[in-house]
Amino acid sequence: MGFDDICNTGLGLGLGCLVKQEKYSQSDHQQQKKKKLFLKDDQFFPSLTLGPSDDIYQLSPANKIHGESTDLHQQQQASSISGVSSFSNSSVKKEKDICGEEVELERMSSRVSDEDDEGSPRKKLRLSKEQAAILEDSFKEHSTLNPKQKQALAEHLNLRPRQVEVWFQNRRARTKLKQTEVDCELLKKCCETLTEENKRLQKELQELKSLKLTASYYMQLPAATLTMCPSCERVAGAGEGPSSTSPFTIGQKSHFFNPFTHPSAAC
DNA sequence: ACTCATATAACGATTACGTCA
DNA sequence: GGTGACGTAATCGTTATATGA
Repeated sequence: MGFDDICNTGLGLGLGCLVKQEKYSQSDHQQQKKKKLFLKDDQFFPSLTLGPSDDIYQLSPANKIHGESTDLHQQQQASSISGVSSFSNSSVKKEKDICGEEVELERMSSRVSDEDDEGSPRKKLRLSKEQAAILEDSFKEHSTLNPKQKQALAEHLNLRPRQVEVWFQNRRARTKLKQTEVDCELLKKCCETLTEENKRLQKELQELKSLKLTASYYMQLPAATLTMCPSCERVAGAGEGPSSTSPFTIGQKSHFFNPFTHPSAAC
């Protein structure tokens, strides 16, 4: 793995451009007109979305049935998911038993925190595997929900829209956290690679410096102190015996050709 | 055109609950 | 059975933006 391989990883804390292409019915238009102004960078909704009156906004394949404008009450009652999740408090069960009624639906759509039953402290719901899977599928499809989708999903899962909303919020937070961890790891690796590269270059610089020093030393020697091998015409300093090592000999790792270390074959 | 109050949605940080080892 | 760690649902406070007066 080369340096580029590591560093060319798109470290721009990639909140990619997730373009949403969802269609809204005419009845939604008013709501969306109001809503589109709150959308963030990673969202895009067509500005003109005059579609058929049926809801054809997209949900994940798993939830697609909710995109159809079927009787939502019917769905809620018939839903296989209904009642799967469990609160620790039985008062919620009571709520679900009568959830088919209009009034109850209305109430369930309201914020959980504001009007919890009996003003008791919050009861924590544990989502069932099925619910979680469907939410997960939906999240894969789009990480944010418009109100219509939220409502449909909530009805399908027999949850309150607020709960769906919270789940998506937390899910986005988890995704972001995970991404941050991944980015952090990549940056670490990148840092390590750069450190290694820096060490290598420092070492090479040292070698070059010492080579330069030695070269200038020999250039300053008087000509008389230099002898030349008659056979190979190699220059050697005075007193250099056959056993002595040439001061010009530098490490084999040098990238530069040193004529003094490459005597003729005769030597 | 500008300002201000209000409403709404999203988000980050935090809390609190349920589960598991 | 008690306990701490962990995952996550829920809450709170803040910010950004649109809208209407």
